[in-house]
Amino acid sequence: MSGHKPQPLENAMRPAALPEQLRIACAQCNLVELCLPVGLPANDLKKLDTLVSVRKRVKRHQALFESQAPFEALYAVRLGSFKTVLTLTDGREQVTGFQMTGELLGLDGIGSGRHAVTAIALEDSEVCVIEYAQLEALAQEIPALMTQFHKVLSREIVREQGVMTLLGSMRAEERLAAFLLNLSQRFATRGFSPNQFRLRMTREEIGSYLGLKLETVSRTLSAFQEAGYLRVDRREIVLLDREGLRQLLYPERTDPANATAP
Amino acid sequence: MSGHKPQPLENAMRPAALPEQLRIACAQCNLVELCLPVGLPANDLKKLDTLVSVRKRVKRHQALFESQAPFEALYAVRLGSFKTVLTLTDGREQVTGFQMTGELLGLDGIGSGRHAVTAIALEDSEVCVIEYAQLEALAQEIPALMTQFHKVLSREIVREQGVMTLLGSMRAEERLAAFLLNLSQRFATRGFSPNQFRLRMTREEIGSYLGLKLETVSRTLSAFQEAGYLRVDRREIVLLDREGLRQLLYPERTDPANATAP
DNA sequence: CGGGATATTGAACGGCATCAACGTGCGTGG
DNA sequence: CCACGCACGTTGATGCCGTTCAATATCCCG
Repeated sequence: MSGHKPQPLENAMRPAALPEQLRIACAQCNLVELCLPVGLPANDLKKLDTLVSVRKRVKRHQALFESQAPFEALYAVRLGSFKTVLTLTDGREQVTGFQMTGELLGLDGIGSGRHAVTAIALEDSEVCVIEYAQLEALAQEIPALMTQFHKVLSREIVREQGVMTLLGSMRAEERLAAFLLNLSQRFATRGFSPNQFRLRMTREEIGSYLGLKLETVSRTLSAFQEAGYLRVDRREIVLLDREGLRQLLYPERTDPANATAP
Repeated sequence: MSGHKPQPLENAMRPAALPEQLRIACAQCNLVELCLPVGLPANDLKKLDTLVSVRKRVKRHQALFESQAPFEALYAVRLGSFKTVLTLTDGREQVTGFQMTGELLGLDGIGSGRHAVTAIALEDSEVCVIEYAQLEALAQEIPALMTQFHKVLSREIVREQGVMTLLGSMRAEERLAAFLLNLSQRFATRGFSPNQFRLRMTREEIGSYLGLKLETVSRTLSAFQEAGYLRVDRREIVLLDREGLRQLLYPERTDPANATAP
C-alpha cells in the first residue's frame, strides 16, 4: 500500500510483514479528503508525512487507548471503526461516539493531558498515529494545518451538541432515525451505498449512544421494518425510505403555507 | 477589579459616543486566570491585548449571536452569564450550555463559518470580543497561545461528553445533583461561596439543559429540600449537604455483597 | 461443533411527561 | 406609588413511553 500503485486496493495483498507499525504517506492515502489534511497543498502534505508515519493495528474489541491514560497522540482511523466510551465511577457506560475511516480519535485528551474516554475497535482496524507534540510544532509552521485542526475540533463540539439535543429532547423513534440517517450519510461520503450497509456495533452499543436500552433499539428497528422504512437482518440494514425517516425526525411541515425558514 | 495600577481607560479615553464598545486589557483583567490567556507570560499577554480590545454589552434576554449567523469572533464572558441554545427545525430547543465569567462563547462556529447555536444573556452582561482571524494569526506567532486554545477546545469536547453521559444514563435526581454540584464548583472557582448562590436561569432552562421538564426540575428541587440536601427559595440555593448530593451521583458501593437487587 | 454473545419478542412496571390549577414576585404603566 | 398582568414556580392527578424482567432463537467465534 505504500507503493507507487495508483489504486489503493485496500485488503488485496498484505503479507504478514510488519505486525504493529507500518510506513505510509498521507500524500498517497485515499482518505486524504476526509482526514486531518483536508485542503492542504501538496508541499504541506509532504511535511505532514514526516509526522504521520506510523500505523497501528488494533484488533476487534481491543482498546486503542484507555480512559485516564496519558495523552500523547491523536489517531486517524485508516481502516475499520471504533467506539469511544465514557465510564462512570459506578460502572455505567456511555458511548460518546462511533468513528469511521478518516475520523480522529483522542481529541478529548488535549485539555487535561489524559484521555477522558476509552477507544475500542469495533472490528479489526488500523489507525495512523499522530504524535501530538509534533502536530503542535507543525501547526506552528503551517497556518493551513492549524486552521484545519481548529475546524476539526470545532466540528466535534458541534457534533456533540447535536447528540445532546438528540438525548435531551427526542423520542426513541427519532433518535434511531437520526442515527441511521447519520450513518447512511457517512457511508455515502466514503463512497459506499447510503441505502445498504452493515452496522459495526451491537444493539447495546447503539442503545448506549442513544440513551436507550438495547431492547428498545431492537423493537424500534422492528417497528421501522414493519412500517416499511427499512429492512433489517441482524446487522444488515437496507434503507427503503430515507425520506420517510427524515420526516420522522422533522415532524410534518407538509403544508407549504406554514413552511418557515430552514 | 484590577489591581494596583491606576484604573485603565474604561470609559476614560473613549468619548462616551460608544455605548457598546469599551477598551480593556487582558493584562489588567481579573479573569486572566480563568480565561483564554491562562498561563501566558506577561509579554505575550501584551500582544493579546492588541487583539482583545473591544468589549460588548449584552442586555438580559438579548442574543450575543444567533444560530446560522456568520462566524467572525469568539467572546469571553467578562461579566454576567449566558446560555447557548440549539433549535431544531420543528422549534424544539435544547440548551447546550451555561457560560459564566471567563468562559468562551462561539467555538461552535469555527468549523463551518456559521454559528451552530444562539447565545443569549441570562442577565445584563459584558463580553470581550476576540476577532477570530486575528486570534488565528496571533496563535501562529505565540505557541503558548495556540496550545492554550487547543486545550480550551478540547475541554469543551470533554464537558459535552459529560453532558451526553448525564443525558444518556442518569435519572432525574442524578442529573440535577450533577448540575448543582457543577455550578457550585464553578462559583467556588470564581471566588464565590460554593454553598450559596443564585441561579441565573429558569427551571425551564435547567430542564432543557438536563433533558427534563420544568415540573420535574421543580419537584426534584423540592425533594432535595425535603431530604435536607439544600434549601431553595425561588432562585436562591443554599447547599446544606454537598457530600450527600455527591453520593446521590455515585451510588455507594460500600459492600459488594448487598450491592445488588433492592 | 458447542457455547456464549447477540438479538427478538412479550408482559408488567415505573419514572417522568402531560395536563391542570393555583400561588407569587416583579416589572410596567396608570 | 400601587395595582395590575404576566412570567415564573409549585404541586397534584393521570397516563404513556421506555425500562425491566424473562424466555427463546440464532449466529458467530474460538
